Amino acid sequence: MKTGLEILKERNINDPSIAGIKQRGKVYDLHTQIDENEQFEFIKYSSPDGLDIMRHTSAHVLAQAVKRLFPETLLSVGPTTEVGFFYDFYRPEGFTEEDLKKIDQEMQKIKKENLIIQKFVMKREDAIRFYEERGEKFKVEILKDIKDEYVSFYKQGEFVDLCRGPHLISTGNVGAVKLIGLSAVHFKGNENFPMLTRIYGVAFATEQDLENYFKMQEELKKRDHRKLGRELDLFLIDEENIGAGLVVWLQKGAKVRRLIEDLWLKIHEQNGYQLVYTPHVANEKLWKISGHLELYSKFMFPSMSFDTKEQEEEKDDFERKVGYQEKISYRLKPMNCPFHITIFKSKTRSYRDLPMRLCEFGTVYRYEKSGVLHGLLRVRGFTQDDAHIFLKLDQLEDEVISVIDIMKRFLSVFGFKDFFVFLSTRPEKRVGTDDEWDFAENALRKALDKSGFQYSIDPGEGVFYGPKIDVKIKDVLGRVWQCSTIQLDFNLPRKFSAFYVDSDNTRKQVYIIHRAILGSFERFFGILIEHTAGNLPHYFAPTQCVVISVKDTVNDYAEFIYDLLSKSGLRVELDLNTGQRLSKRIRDCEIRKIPFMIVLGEKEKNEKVITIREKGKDDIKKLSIQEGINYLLELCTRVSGE
RNA sequence: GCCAAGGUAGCUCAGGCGGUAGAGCGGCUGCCUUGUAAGCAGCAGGUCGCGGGUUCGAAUCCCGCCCUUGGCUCCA
Repeated sequence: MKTGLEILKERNINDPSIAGIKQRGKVYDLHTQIDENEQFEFIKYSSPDGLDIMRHTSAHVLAQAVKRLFPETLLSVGPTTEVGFFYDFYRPEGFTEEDLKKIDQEMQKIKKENLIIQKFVMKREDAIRFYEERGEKFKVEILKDIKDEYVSFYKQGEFVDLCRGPHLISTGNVGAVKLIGLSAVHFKGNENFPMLTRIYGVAFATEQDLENYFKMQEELKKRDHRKLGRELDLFLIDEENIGAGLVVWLQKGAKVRRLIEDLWLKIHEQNGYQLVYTPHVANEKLWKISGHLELYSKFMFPSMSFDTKEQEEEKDDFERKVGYQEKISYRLKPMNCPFHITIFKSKTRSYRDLPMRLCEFGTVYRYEKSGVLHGLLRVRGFTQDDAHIFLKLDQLEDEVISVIDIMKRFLSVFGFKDFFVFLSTRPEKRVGTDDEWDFAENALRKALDKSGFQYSIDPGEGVFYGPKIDVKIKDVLGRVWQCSTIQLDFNLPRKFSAFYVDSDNTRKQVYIIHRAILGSFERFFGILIEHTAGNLPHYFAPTQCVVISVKDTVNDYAEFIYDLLSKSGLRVELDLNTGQRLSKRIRDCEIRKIPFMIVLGEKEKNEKVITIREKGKDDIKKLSIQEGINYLLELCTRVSGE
């Protein structure tokens, strides 16, 4: 058994780019002994594993800097993240941004000091004593959770930390590091433990990589749907007077939504779905039956009641005459299912009616904590592209295949082609019989196999009322978003006693699939805006082209062309604002992300042609009027993937 | 909810250790009749998030509240 350092010395290798060793798929640092007779490879500093080692050491450098500047601070833990690392500290007064700057500087200093890092082990009981003497109560807590007899420590200069590793051999090998933020966390994530301050940093192999990271952050900012939503007049959120998390769709945004809804409805009607509308509020009785009041009330807006005692005295004569017999409470709906079940139950249903597919643009309200609200992506009022399918269990597989097919077809229209599919199976606490779960899980699995999707199984991650399939989409920046979900429900049909009459003339319990393709229009719109950076597919652009008249003398021709385009079905605007330079008006269209600009002047008027400038492109097409219209129609009315 | 940073004109932001509130963009008006990403000039636009306190005087200092942004999954 030898350490990596010893092996390197033995072989006379002096390569500063080596960060560790990989053997049997496990990563070891150069301080740790391995069996040198078994196959192993050196890990380069720039590889993902090497980076992880470096980030781990960065966390120690952070802790060392904090200890130097604020010696009274107690240490907790400091793992790595996807782009860097963090360390949790106990310091009741917390840290400020100013402190962060100082800590950052101290970290750079520690890097320069090029401190040798050493590893040593200690008996667990000794380690506990070691930390008890120093008052490091969190370290003591951590040690108490460890079962091993011996624990390892890493030492760099005056700084010593209990740590599993792996670590670099010197602080000088730490790469490009920068602290990026603070956050409050509870020790062990448990609210009963005291509050710690988590300091975040990013760390990369080179300054260039670090720069690229910040450039990427800039790119994200540019695509931020909240910024684009304002600039392109798509939506607004007025936290003060309307309410946080409540979305107002402006004219342009509403146009896009209508286009999405229309296409959605067309596809769904082609596949046997029937549209319904249901109220935004319902008597609390409904939510009592469904069980939402019991299990979901922390997300529900508080109840609206009439006929409370105070109001009794305030009633005027008319109100007394009309009379409130009893206290009636209403709730804003957090889900649409109880309404759809009520529709199902409103008549006796035959097996011949199944599967019965009810769909709705169902606007629901959920009281999310203020801290989690985020633009369109996390809101308190949103419209689901919801549907409930009432069926017999033996129809499940075919139905799921159909839903997957609709999903694939519809999402590809927006350019989403990469899907990540997850099948979640029975959890510990659940309703429904084992036979039902067996059958349902199997049917979902078979449906997925037939759909040709690669999928992974999340054992035990199903909802208590049934197994589910979740689908995530990947956007152009590689970010993954959960949108579609298909959930089987064993619970609600029981709660509502929802039956159908089977061919043998007996009543049988119906089964329900909850499903959404987009999830919610708000959230999906936000994802779409960021995915396209505001350049929506031409089909969905609120304004597809602007006809620009170069000067007053050709306004008649511009109006003539505008009429033609408009009547041919394009969404077109007319710009006769000849008070402005042409280049300014082109620029305005570019900023508004208008797909096509039709620039008309004397030349076009005389030659009876139109010139088309495509957004973001310099080439200008000169076409006859009819050719031009055909060209625009071809690009603006076709739906990709349809 | 918790930690940090914020909230000043429609938007982006400056100012501020207490003494009449600023710029750019946008808007309006006028001039220029304009050829493919910002022509020129003038004007309008603000309870400085809300409430309270200190003060002769608060956008500025203090307290409380509301809202926003970034975090709060990563576990020696």
